[in-house]
Amino acid sequence: MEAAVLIRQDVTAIPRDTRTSTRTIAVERRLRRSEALRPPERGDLVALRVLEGCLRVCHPLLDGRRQITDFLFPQDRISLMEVRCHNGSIEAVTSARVSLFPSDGLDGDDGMHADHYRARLGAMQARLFMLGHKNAREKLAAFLLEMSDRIGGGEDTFRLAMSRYDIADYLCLSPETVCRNFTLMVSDGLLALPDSQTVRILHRAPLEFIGR
Amino acid sequence: MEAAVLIRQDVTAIPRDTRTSTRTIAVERRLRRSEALRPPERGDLVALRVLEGCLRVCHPLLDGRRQITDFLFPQDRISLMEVRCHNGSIEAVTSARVSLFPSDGLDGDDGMHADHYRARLGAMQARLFMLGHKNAREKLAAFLLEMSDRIGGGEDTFRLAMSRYDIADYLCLSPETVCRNFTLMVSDGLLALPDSQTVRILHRAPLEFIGR
DNA sequence: CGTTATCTTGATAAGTCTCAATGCAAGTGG
DNA sequence: CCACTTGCATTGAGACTTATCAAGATAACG
Repeated sequence: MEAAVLIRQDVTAIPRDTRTSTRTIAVERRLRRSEALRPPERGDLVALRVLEGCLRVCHPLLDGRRQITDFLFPQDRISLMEVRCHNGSIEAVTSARVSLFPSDGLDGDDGMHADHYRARLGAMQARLFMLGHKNAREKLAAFLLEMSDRIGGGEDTFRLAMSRYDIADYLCLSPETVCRNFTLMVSDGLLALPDSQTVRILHRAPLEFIGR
Repeated sequence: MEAAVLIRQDVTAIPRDTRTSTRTIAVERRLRRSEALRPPERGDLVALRVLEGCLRVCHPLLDGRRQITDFLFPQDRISLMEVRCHNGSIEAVTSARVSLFPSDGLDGDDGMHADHYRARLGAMQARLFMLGHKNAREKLAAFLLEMSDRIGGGEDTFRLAMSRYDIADYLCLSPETVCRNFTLMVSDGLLALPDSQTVRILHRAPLEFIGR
């Protein structure tokens, strides 16, 4: 039992300095049905799987900035309850197709099981280590290696769906710092950037050394 | 079915510049029985509850530093599997008494349920926001408020069990920065430090404003 | 009472953010 | 079709925060 949904990019123009999204998930209003803190009822949409495209999980901060806690690519699953519990939203980075899974009515059900939670905890733990002790160069190296795996299936050349601003909010850096470190890596010969969205990893080993 | 264990401080002197623990949990070797990645077998110790004292959850980093992901106080529970999965260890900050819970043999069982995982994810999410976007002063304010709740039950005066080094590794700062910000808060009249371990919050409202 | 670890403070260096300006590409309306 | 707008990417200059290195102060302990 699942519903396939097409999510299109929304061109709602939101002032840039708020650092909020310029493209809002069109289906977001539908998902809000399950945002309340009440236990989900039978039929509430409680989980999402990406079929196509790229999404981001955003959390607004008190100072008006935002944090992106994850990007979602095809085959990735996420619990909408988990996102909603932390005041988050799911937004479309590109147009995307997703499957939405309704609750089977069990209390607290979001279609996720202990293994999935353990995996999520592991991913967050890794992000904790990264945010705590990596500098900008190391964060970017780790990010590119992660994207190489998740977008390109480990290929050296892949296309980043997200903007420098998205990357900055994911790595907790300013977009300028992200940009400067892209430039540095290119001039160090680690990367090539045929265009600003396309990344080619030229020397994976040193990149792994930096990003580990 | 549970085993109560007394954990004493171990005085293994480890050179300070490694930033590793100076007090190692004596029972640690016993806990390693359940560290393997195999599913726990009936009788393996898979969860811990603190009865008395203070523990820390430590994770060594590749550069030799460590990250403390949590402090544990009486009534806190933790999954040993979760700790072990991330190469972590549990160490005694003070002498402590804990209960250890054996697995009932269910696959992947650590005595924790979905609600508990959700709570853990929430706590980590909060830490993520903190590490990403708070400066040293804000981190320390948030830390003190957290400790006031967890140690002192919300009282304004409480005693920190952990050293400045522990606090630094928890907040991902240098101990010097932690120290300086203690001093600053005292000279700003927010805090009093009768001795370096005892904290008295003099003005909670501004502290909450900073730490939020 | 010396030894040791911890806490504190200072000086300096390094890294990152902020503010500002420019370039570029895509879309819009006349 | 072309000026115009808009958002994103890039680069520079300066300020600010934090880490690092160093040294002194304090407290705990044998």
